[in-house]
Amino acid sequence: MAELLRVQGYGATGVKQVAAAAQAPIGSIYHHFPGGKREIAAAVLRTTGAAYIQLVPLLLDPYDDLVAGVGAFFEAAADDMENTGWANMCPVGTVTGEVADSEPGIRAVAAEVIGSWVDDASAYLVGRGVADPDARAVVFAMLGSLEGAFILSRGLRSSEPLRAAGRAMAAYVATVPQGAPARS
Amino acid sequence: MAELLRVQGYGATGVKQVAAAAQAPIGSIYHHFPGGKREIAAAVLRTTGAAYIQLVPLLLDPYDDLVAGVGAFFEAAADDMENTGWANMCPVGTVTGEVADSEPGIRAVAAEVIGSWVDDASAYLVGRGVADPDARAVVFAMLGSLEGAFILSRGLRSSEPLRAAGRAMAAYVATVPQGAPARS
DNA sequence: CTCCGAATAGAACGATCGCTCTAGAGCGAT
DNA sequence: ATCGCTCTAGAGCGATCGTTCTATTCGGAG
Repeated sequence: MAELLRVQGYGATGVKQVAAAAQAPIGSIYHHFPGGKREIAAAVLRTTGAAYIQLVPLLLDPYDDLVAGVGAFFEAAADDMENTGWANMCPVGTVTGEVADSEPGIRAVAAEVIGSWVDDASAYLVGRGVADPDARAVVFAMLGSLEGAFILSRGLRSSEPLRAAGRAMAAYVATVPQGAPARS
Repeated sequence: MAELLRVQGYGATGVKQVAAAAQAPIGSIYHHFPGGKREIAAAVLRTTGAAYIQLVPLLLDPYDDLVAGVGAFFEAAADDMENTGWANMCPVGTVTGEVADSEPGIRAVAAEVIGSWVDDASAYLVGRGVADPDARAVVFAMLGSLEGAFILSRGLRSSEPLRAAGRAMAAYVATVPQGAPARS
């Protein structure tokens, strides 16, 4: 279950717990996911990965100014964290940090998901006038900054890291050369 | 043991394992750390926190130009990760992300450590001419960017996120107003 | 030398976890 | 009606983990 993995992490969520949350017996879980916990986690990462990438155009399209959009993106994340009591926001980041060195299969899936995020998001930025090699670097910087700020904010129970990251990334994006947006 | 917690995380390192690494029996571990695994982790976080903060002046002092120093800081981290085979670099970030929502005591210690990092590092930046409220935001942005890039680089087995983060933070730091460095 | 707290030493316990195994319910095809 | 297959259902297994317990050794004070 995506929600459990997101708020609890990989190690802390048991398969009995996801069975209970899904109102399904353990046998059914293992029937549909013969690969066990690893396969469940991989499926969750893939589906949440596909869902989260849609947030990028959704949150950025309303802003003609990309710099303002980036700032608003981080502010929205900060507000969400405050309102949920500092709940974990991104299962991909948490799970990656947790099992990157102990679960090679899950790490590979996480790498897939992150890679597709970077591809899609940088294509979006190119569509908004950012030059191609720059776009990829911008996405890496923003994604890293976001994931890191999530951790700091959860640890400190404060939105200050997230908001500082947003201002920093907005200032950074303002420095990268930006042509006219491609027509849609 | 600091090294084990850094490369393996909190959940994945057992106290029997740290006993073996310390060449001490389990009884001795629990004699010196009656609080058990939690107390051991707290001690590790505090000591590594105190050690890591010293890296800031150590790595930044050689650079008269703060922007160049920031870039070199991230490049050094990227080189380290490559040379160690993408080993985890910062136990504080990993442990925080892992247990922030399940171990309140450890989370509090991590918050202490991160808070002292921010205090010390922003004091250093003020000493180098960054205005006071800006300095704190810069430190939060850099620390978050660093921790997030660690996760991405470990997941992707690539230093690209770390190097992109370094270029982004250098560009950002270049935009914050900077007075003359205070005399030392 | 005697004594006593500190530290060492590791066997053993209870809990938990991922997973397997067996049993049966549901259901379309023949 | 009967077969065969998918899916449900959960008890139970083996392994592992953090922790506790008892026994023993060490070393300085009296």
